[in-house]
Amino acid sequence: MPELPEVETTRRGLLPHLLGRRIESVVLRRDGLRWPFPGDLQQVLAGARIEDIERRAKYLLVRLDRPEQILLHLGMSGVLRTVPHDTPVRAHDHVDLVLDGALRLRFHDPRRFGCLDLVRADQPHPLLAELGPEPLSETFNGDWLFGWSRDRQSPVKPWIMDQRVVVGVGNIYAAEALFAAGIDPRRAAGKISRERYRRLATEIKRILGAAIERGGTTLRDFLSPDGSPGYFEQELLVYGREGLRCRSCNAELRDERLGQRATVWCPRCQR
DNA sequence: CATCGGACCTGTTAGC
DNA sequence: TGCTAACAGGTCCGAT
Repeated sequence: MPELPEVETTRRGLLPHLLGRRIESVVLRRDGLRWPFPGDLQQVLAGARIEDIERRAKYLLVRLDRPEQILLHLGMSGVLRTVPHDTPVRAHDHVDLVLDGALRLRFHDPRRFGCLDLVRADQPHPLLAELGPEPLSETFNGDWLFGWSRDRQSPVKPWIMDQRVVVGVGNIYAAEALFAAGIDPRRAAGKISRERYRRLATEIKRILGAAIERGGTTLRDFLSPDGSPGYFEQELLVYGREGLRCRSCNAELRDERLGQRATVWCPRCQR
């Protein structure tokens, strides 16, 4: 479910409920998700006050009034919601941060590709070390893509999904941005002109920005923390539309697996 | 070093 | 209707 807009939607939804709250205790219903939880998680978090929630790539960073920060990733199926304390526990509700006041933060993740770890501000976390620029920042632009792509043989779609190139562009938005920019997803990254990369960077920013404004893409069960769905799905032009016709030129869309991911594009609009 | 395939998991859906 | 196989928003890791 979560690409960058979904993670940002989650961050914004949680912020007003968590800011200034104190974590009274932590309920762990298993040993870990993708990786084991840190052994001292409960001791470190008990009594901590939440000072901010930041996002880096698809990671959420919960800042506390102590050296450690909470690092969260939603993986493919993670959902973070605030719920009243007496809310019944459902399957795959793996972690609760029990807050003062009426709510607790509940981490639900059926596929368990998510993670929850502790980060010290003074010790850069390995998961964050190699991340590329934020797509909505000034550092990320067509010149950056052009510069990094020279000599890259990889098809452009998997290449822009590499988090070292730019963070936060997953399978859905990669397909949509390439359609919007008129670029064939199979084209070698190193053979795309500076002009076309400028267009691609612009479209990535526009599409991610629009998706955030609408509260993310609703696929299957994505819900923002207040339980409301996102509204971007109806605006997808190629993702999930295999077998249908292009909304722009009416040509039949093509689909193929590229780098093990479903890929849909318009053979007429994308070259 | 760049690139690819496999791995981690469960739930849903398509196909027989 | 029931069973099975394929596939799903991500990304790390080891082999090539």
